[in-house]
Amino acid sequence: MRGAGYTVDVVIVRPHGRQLAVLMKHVSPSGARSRWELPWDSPSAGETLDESARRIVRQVARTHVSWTDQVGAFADGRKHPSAGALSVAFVAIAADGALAVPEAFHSWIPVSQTPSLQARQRAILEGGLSTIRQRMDHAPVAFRLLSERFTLGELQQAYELLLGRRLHKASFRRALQASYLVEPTDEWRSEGRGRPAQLFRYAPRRRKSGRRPVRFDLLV
Amino acid sequence: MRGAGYTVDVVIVRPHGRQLAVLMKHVSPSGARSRWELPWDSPSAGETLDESARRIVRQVARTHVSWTDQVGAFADGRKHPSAGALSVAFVAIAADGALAVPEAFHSWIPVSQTPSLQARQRAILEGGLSTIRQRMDHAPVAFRLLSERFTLGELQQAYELLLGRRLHKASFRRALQASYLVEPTDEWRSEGRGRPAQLFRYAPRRRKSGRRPVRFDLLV
DNA sequence: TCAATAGTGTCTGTTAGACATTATGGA
DNA sequence: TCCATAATGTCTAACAGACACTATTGA
Repeated sequence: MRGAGYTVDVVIVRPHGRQLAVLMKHVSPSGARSRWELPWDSPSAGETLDESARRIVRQVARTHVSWTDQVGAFADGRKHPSAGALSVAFVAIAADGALAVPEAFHSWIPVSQTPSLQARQRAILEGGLSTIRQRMDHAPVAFRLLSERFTLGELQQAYELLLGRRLHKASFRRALQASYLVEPTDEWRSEGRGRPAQLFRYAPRRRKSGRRPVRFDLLV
Repeated sequence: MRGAGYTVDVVIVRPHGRQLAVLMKHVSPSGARSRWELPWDSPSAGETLDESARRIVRQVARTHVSWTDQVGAFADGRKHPSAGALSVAFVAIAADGALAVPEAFHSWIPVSQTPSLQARQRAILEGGLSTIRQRMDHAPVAFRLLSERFTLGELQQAYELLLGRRLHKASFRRALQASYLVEPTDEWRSEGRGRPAQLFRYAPRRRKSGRRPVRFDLLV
């Protein structure tokens, strides 16, 4: 590794049925057995960290980045594909609308089936998924998994995907209604049997001023 | 700057009456006008990031660190006291019990009166305070501002300090009761007039299994 | 006695979750 | 017609915030 002396690693996720999938690269070093890596690179001169992360996503996923956030810096001595001691990790969501055909040797792998990674990248992957769950209360992360128009069922599925648990339909819609985040369109979509669903659009109209109560959710 | 090629910067806070105070260093470079900095250093060889942060706190605040957490990596081209392009920021809480007499040229400065900083360190300071507020729901941050034994009034003040807003006494105690985080001792403390307050100890006994409902607190 | 602070009991409005019901299309 | 899914109304338990009250000390 040359240049800046550290790497930028990116956990790129996208929906994959009822699961999340992560973009991983299959590398076959000559004379060694093949292994998998998360996309990473050294930052170019003059680039900010965020710009590096977006560049890596564009190069590797061939799709535009709809959201990124920094996970943090990792330098705890654990192994990394680079020789460097420090990696700055990002998480990114690849838009669903775009046809994300990845670069050669790259595949979308469901999170439950990720192969073994070198220790530092394993920690980065866990950290990235955890960062998504932490941020989604305060940033429109779930909407970034969807196309511009979506049904409320799809939105709920996106939230369930990212949170990793089922939600109650009526409660979900009530809270969404109160938040003034979406706006109905006059389009409807029929999928197979059942009543067609109305399409909505992300259109935040009001600030939620409600103060969160103090919580003592310490995991001890 | 030599060695690792980046710095570790630490936002060290401690209670200061009804406010938070941050530890800052007054530097007077020869031939230039004096200015203030947050404590920072290059990491030593073989140190993890967390170890670097703890070492910096020990050296500069002469007290033990009761809690630290990473804020993130900053490399957006903004100015920093070092020549380096990258800083990894941490936030740390200095224990209240210890008599934290800082190193020469260092002072505890209330957050509302912080002097101007170079742009990257200003961002690091804001980020550190924001990180505290984000983490305190899930980590016993507020307890780290207090001595081992404390009154419920002191605990509530610690929460109000970190959150930056007043809390409702009865609600605070009810939620605390339900969380099984503290344990009464048989000691009482009388301060001036009024009924003496019972002393408590941080002693988490049960996991809060309550799932947080989905929130749509998007700041838009 | 009064002033000041600690600690608690009760009421009320809000809301998450459970459940049931209606609505609307395809097979 | 039956079935599957969308969308919504109602009930209930939990809980946050408001308020008032009791308890216990020093002046």
